[in-house]
Amino acid sequence: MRIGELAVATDTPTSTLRYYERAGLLPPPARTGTGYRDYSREAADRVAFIRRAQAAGLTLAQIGEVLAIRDDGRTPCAHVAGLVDERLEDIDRRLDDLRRARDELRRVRRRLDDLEPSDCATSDICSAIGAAD
Amino acid sequence: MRIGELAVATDTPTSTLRYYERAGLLPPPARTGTGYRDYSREAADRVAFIRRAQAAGLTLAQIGEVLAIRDDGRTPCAHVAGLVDERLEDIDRRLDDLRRARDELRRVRRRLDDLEPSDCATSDICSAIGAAD
DNA sequence: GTAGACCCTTCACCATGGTGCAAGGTCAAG
DNA sequence: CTTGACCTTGCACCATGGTGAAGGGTCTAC
Repeated sequence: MRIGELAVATDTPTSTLRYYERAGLLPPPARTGTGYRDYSREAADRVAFIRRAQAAGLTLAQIGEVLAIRDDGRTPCAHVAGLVDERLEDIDRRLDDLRRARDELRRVRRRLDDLEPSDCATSDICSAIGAAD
Repeated sequence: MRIGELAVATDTPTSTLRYYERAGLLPPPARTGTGYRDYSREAADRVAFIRRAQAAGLTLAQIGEVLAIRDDGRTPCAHVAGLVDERLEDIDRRLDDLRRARDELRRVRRRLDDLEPSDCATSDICSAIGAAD
């Protein structure tokens, strides 16, 4: 299977497949006599796994760890559980950050609605934002 | 006011202040005879504004727009309202994305808990993630 | 034999908000 | 006069997940 076929089979650009190889997610495939990449059938499963794991919210680095454990003949369950927990904590932190930013922006928005243009003109730069709260 | 003093006054590294200038957020200040930046008192207010706006969730590019309008002698209220609305939509989108990723990861996590190590050993790469749902 | 599709490598670039370093100039105190 | 803190510029670099172009080789069909 050449890279273009794998690209079609996995709906992934060839540039991305080469990038995954560079990043250590895909093992260097066999080569034809003239240097073309010649992928095995499992390669497609592997790419599909990468994309599913990505969709689940894991980073490529984390996915690489899982694959490395698998390639090592071990079962990555425990490691995956750790990664997932890590990622869940990370997501919770980011959710908190975003919610805080959203609340602050809503406050700003409300102040904007309450302001008269004349207030705006006299304020320092933007009193809705500049207000210390 | 030299850059080091402004840095202390605004709790912002000098490297960041120079970066803001490069990015067009801070106007190029006056210079002393020997080429040192010589900031006016308003510079500190401006930096403080930038940091508050950043804390509120605006990007530097957006903050730059607001400042440009102000510098133009106009009142940025309406523009700020637009930016804030834009940013609020963006945040809502990201919150949705993160919540979806979190839900998916929680499903994965539950599957991991339910799996026997033997299931794990037979699965393709990681059946908790690999499962099409 | 030639056109067009495919493949190769290497290198550079995108956004974001900065940080760090090198090589030099300046200023104040001792 | 020298030391050390401060300042200048320009350039390179960090993570993240790729994308695109340049300059070439290969394969297939006509």
